[in-house]
Amino acid sequence: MTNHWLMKSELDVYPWSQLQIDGWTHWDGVRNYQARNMMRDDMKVGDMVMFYHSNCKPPHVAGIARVRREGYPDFTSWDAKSKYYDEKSSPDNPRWFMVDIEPVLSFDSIVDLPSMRGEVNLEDMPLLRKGQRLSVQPVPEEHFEHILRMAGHTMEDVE
DNA sequence: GCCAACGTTGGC
DNA sequence: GCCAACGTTGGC
Repeated sequence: MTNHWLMKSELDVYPWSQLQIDGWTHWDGVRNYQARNMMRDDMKVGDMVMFYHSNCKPPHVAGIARVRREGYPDFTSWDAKSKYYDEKSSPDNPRWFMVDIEPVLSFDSIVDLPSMRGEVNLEDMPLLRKGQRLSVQPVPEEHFEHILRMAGHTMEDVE
């Protein structure tokens, strides 16, 4: 059973184009317990991920990625030189977790936030709720598919 | 740049 | 355990 997710990245921190260049990346630096729990417990190899650019105009989904490695400790959390360092995390007792993702499909046309807000079918999508800030969130399959279609694609393009 | 929403921290 | 203060996120 494949699940669907949305992950946010700031455009000027780690953009979709960089993921394409890198081929895959570890999703390090998440320091929120809800998001951590999802990466540690719920995200499985093969799960689909909408790659969302935040902090840009307009914010948008740029493409689809896939989980290639399930939750494992975020090693930047015990690297004193990392900006994500957390003195309470250690290899023996890791506090933060991450997954690895790889790009699957680059959208022909991005799907921006105003467009998503205009869709009745996406009305109850968590992303669109005021004040929600989770950088990792689940996406119901029907929302996932709807956004794919908005981008001019179908589920077949990611299978 | 503003500010609302939310999470975290720490005093009590 | 409460809650005020503070920091961060992220759309606008």
